[in-house]
Amino acid sequence: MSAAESFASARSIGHDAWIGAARMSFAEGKEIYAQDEDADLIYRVIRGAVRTSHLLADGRRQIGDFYYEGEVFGLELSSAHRFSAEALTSCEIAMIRRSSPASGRDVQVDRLMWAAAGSELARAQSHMLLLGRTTAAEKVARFLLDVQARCSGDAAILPMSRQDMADYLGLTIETVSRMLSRFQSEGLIRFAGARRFNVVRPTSLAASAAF
Amino acid sequence: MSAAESFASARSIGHDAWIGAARMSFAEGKEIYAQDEDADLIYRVIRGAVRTSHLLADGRRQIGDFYYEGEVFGLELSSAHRFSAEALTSCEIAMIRRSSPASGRDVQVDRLMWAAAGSELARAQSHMLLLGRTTAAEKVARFLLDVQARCSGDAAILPMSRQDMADYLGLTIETVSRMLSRFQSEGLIRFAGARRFNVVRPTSLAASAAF
DNA sequence: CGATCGATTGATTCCAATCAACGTGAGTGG
DNA sequence: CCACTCACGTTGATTGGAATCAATCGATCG
Repeated sequence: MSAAESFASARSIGHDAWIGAARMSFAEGKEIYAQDEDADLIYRVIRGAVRTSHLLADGRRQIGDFYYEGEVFGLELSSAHRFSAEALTSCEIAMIRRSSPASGRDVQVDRLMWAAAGSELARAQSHMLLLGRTTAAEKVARFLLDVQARCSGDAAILPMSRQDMADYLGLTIETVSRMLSRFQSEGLIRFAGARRFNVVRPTSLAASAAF
Repeated sequence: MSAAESFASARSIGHDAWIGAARMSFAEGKEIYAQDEDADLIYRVIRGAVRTSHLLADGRRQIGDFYYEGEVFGLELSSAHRFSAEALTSCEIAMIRRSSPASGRDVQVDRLMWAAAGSELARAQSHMLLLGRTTAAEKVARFLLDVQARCSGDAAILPMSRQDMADYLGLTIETVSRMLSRFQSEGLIRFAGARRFNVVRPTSLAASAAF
């Protein structure tokens, strides 16, 4: 199963469980849940975008993932969150209480949790492959393709800062910026402002991603 | 939940489900299941050690994880395996068929699968943090501490080759070797052969791991 | 005893981090 | 409206650490 398929299933399976779920709005930058906080809710992005991140003792930060409209996050299958979640943009979040695993009480929620768990695992595995053994150019190219694949409009939007991208990819902001400039100068992509871009030559960009 | 706790729960929860499960032996280097193969079994290491790996189109390889006695692997919550599994040493593996998710049919197996899923997710997230934002020294130090924590005897054993370690950490064999030599020359560890070591100064080694 | 594979060590290169400066755009207040 | 600020982003110069290229060592096996 590709990451994209996994996201799709997380969107569709157990959809009914979200009907009538509690909703909350978060302003840009606000924390949705904290690292080490109890994890007894699961969340779904109704509108906006979310990042999960893990802060190390020395101040370094690893971004877990980015979540867009319709995607489910916050399921970590352990008692406490290893990552915190913050609103990248102003956003609206639905949340439901997770039933105890495999209790069989609420089949709807159980199915949702399995789909979410599968999605999370697929994401983490893809992310591992990305972080593990690639050059900066490959990382950035793959990231751009991923973002573009999940954007519906004619232009892809980057709801996150360069620092977020860097922390996601295990690079510095300078390197991310250089790669973006390089791809643009090579005519692979075109930016309209810092957070809005089009992929001009998808095949060449995919070749840079080299998977 | 730490990675260690997660491993522990994977060992204990749903233990009964493994009683009477089918068993197979694999010689060193043999494949247990292949990348892209259907994933309808889950596995448990009875004796020996296993690695999971993902081969990229250009021949690069990412090691998913290493599994020791009592640990469960092969659960990926998708229809096909994204990683293959190989026997690191001669080993004995128990395997059971996974019930369809949250079917409620076999509570024992369901519970086991939840525990395994949680364990896998925790592993993947830890691995992400390791790969993402650390120096070669930090990676190797942390790896040694992880291995030692899971070894019962007085000396820790490395069932995998330097190449396996390198592919796990996203480094080259030369760099791994250099770090090991450095730690030994600094008196943090002592090797007895290439695959057997003791941690002499755990605190200093943990300081090198810097988490 | 070679032969062979895995591991170590050394020399050099190269890519990304770091250090530093500059640009840009949104918001603020005079 | 414009000057100012401030955060974010880009670009440039230099450094440093890991990869690469290359040679040697060591252990296991026929």
